[in-house]
Amino acid sequence: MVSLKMIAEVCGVSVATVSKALNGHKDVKDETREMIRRKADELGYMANSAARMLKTNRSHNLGVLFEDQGGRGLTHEFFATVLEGFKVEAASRGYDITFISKSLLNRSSSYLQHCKYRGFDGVGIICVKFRDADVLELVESDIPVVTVDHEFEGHSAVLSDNITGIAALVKYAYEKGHRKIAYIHGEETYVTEKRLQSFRTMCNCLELLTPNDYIRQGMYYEPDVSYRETLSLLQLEDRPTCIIYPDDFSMIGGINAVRDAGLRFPEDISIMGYDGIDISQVMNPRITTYQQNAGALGRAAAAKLIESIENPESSICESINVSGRLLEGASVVRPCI
Amino acid sequence: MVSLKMIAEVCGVSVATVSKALNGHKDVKDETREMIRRKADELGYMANSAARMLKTNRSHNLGVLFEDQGGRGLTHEFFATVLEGFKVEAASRGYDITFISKSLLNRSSSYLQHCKYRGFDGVGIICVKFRDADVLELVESDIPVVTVDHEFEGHSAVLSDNITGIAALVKYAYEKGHRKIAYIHGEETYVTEKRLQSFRTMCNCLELLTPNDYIRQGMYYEPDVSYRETLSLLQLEDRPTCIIYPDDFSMIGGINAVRDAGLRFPEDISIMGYDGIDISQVMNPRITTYQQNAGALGRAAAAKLIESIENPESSICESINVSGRLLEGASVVRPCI
DNA sequence: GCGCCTCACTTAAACGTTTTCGTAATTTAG
DNA sequence: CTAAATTACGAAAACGTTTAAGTGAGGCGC
Repeated sequence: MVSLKMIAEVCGVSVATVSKALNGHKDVKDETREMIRRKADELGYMANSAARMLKTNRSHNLGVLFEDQGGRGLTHEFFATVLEGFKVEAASRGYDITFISKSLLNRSSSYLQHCKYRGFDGVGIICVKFRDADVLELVESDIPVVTVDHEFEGHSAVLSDNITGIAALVKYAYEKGHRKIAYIHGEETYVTEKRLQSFRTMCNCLELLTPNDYIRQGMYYEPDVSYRETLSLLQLEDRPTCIIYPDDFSMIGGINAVRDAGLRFPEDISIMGYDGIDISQVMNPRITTYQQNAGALGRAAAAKLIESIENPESSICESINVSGRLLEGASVVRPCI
Repeated sequence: MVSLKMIAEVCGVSVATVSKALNGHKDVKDETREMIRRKADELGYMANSAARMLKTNRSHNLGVLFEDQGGRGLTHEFFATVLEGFKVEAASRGYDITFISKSLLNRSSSYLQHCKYRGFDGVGIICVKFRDADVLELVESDIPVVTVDHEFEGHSAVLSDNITGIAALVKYAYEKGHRKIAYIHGEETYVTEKRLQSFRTMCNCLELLTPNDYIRQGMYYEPDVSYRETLSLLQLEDRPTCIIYPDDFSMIGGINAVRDAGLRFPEDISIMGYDGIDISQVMNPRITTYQQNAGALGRAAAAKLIESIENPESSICESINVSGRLLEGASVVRPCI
């Protein structure tokens, strides 16, 4: 391993001068700097991040909290896309990213311990159980943190426009003539709360009746649950003409349920998803859904995090909204009655 | 930041003793060790990986080469699943994982430079252009490397059973009565080569005619290309009765082409995918495909890599085969003629 | 000629560990 | 009872950086 010391010996200068030359400090003569840089290249020198980190207390490495939710983890297209955006933006700004886990050197540890050990400059919280005590401990520490699709008091967040999204879907169905719209929502989370609130508001606003039966607890990315809830909805005396699902993937279960119930889709019942993942746009008929700008969410999160790391005092704490757009497919048709 | 030094002062012992106590060395009296550990916990001590790394030349951190292929990156379900397996296995063995990129501290660098800078103990090469000069440079360095679905001379690899996979698909179609089977394959890669070779071998073996027209160059994960090639295949005078696609996702384009050509699927033409990703099993009709065990590939890669790191001399260089299985759907039916 | 800058470089300490070697005290062997 | 071995600890160097402080040489104004 070639170090500053070796370069110094070869060049006949001190280690300090080599360090300054390579870091572009001003108090090194131009020709000396060039000579040192040339030699460093020749020797194949590469700095040692550990030594630098030890000295400067900066790692240029971001931790990412991304935990396997219900066995899906990285396979979840929406979150994977967010992470991809985060990764790309971080790389373009000179930061690496490392996953944070609860295991450290074969023993279990808290997220915070993991972060302290690795010396992350900041943490992006993308996909995790936000109520987990270990997450709270991390958030309450003095490590810069940015969350995606969740707000913590005193920390910046990047949020998808859940309110606008659901409102757009309801409005779209309404304009297509639907007056009986059901909503199968996901588990109780920050996101679900916003969407549900928006659903109710929009229904009130449009003077739609929303019997309790029309609002069902489903699960994100679980087609089977959507299947069951859909069958149940279809058996109601006054059944809905349109159903909104937690997301595009779990929606598939709904479509299967409709067909298994002997109904035609979309002629007999209209359907809408959420997310706008690839599958929704290659299905036949194409699905009407609200596409979240997942990549932008990730990029914005990384950008905000890095900004707050590099300008600790001037950087303001804020919630950034990233808007998506309605993708119009052919899954919603004018109801018969 | 609480360091060994502080603990030493509080406990009235030397730094060396504290280090040894916390690392479980034998030359520390039991009661001293307990006392030191207790104090360390009380003070909220957490080791500093940078210092440890500097001293020991071990990071307990693995680099992962996972580059955005054609704009998909992490969104590619197969690779995402491999990565998830890699991540889980690494974590369970006490290793973190960090993405390797070509940008380092805002300047561009080679993969190898990145690895040297971060001091990775080893590298998993999962999704990348294997012919890239920077990849070769990394592989030829003295950093332990394990590849997924590609073999490099002198390095361990974890391989999906591409030969068995394609053979199983061809055989399945044959047994269903198909004698004219076309194969739209992906770009020229190690994997494609194996599959093509297996396709030809199997066809010969079964005495199937495979005119050049039946073997088409397509692209992985590109439904549009599959669409075009499928239309072209359907216009042949003696058209195939069954088509195998590069993967389940690009296959969707094929299905659309069949329908747009006025044919019925699967009645008029049978179709098979590859990978066994989620979408293939929720579609109607379900797709007959060969499911790769992506999670196992990732886990095996991490396990092998860590083994070769921890036992540099006893660990043997090998190619590990991970087998998948045929998923029988309803996309292949007995041909009319 | 004197004081004062500036320039270009060096010295040396420090970051938090690990580990080798040394040593004093205690135990064991003969 | 002496010598050797063992036990439990400490001193110090080292890993590769960064950076504050110091130094000597040369140039400048007056």
